[in-house]
Amino acid sequence: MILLVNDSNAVDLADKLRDQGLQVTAQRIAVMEALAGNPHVTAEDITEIVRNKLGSISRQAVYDTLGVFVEKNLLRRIQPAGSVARYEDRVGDNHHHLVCRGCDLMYDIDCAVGATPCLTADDDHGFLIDEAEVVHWGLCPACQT
Amino acid sequence: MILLVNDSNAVDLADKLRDQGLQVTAQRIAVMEALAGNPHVTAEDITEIVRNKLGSISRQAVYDTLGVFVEKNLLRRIQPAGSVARYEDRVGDNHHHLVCRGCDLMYDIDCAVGATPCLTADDDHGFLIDEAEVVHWGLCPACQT
DNA sequence: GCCAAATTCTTGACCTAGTCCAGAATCTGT
DNA sequence: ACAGATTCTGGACTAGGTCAAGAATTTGGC
Repeated sequence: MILLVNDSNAVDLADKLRDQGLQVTAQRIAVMEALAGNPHVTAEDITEIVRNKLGSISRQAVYDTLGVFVEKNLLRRIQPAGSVARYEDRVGDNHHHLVCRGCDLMYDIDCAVGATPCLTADDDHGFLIDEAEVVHWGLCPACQT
Repeated sequence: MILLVNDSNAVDLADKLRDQGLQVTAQRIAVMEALAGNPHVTAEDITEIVRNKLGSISRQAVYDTLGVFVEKNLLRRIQPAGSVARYEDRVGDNHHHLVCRGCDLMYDIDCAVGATPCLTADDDHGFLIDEAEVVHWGLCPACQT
């Protein structure tokens, strides 16, 4: 497949991939673009967005791509209990999530307490802890009725 | 099925169920007992434990029972990203979990910060927040090699 | 520019945890 | 003990995701 890099955005993304030692493909660029500005999308959402842009992409390519990106820390995978996996391109900052128990509506939130809250567990059982994930559960305005 | 209530433990559990307006069945008692002393078991674990005790139980009965118990707050359902759902009978206290990225080994931990940490989101988007779930991610000693 | 090696993409089968349904069995209050 | 409510069983089904093998694409060295 011939990769048309005709906008500066795609060029940036291509560099981002190369920086991580990843091959640059149209599918990967498209997946990255699908994530930009779409917080908390599912693998299926992404597949659909990419298909609209590229014409087609296999399910496996989507999962592979997402997997590689998460591994390289270009994306973050989140999966609140009872929900399917979702992906976001806001990485590197320690933000948390607010999830509606009724409809899975999700917002980013910055923690009210200082930096890296609760990261230090009382007893770490010898673990090498690298992240403290915080999920705030509740009901969104629409689901409170 | 005739319900043999021949130990004080089962009597306690039966009362617990009745207190919640639930019917007392051998299956429910057995599920409750399977949970006691077994933190973070899966539905499949429970099915197996109950089958060893009762001879048989349907998958549906296990899921129904767990669902009812969670609803009545006799159990808590937890499901760290990428793991199957797990159940624990330690409810009512605000404890968190420490999960190994390698093998899903899981420990309870009490938060180092004061009570109900991070419960107050900076911007609650109009949500009615009822819980702040904290998961500490890392690698257990065995998986650090 | 071109080629071989490495990587990535496609297709299609498969798996697991969990849900849905309808009928049979069991429990509860009277 | 009986009727009504609840619960259990068995079996089909679903969604989200993974596996495997071969075809296609990308990349680095010439």
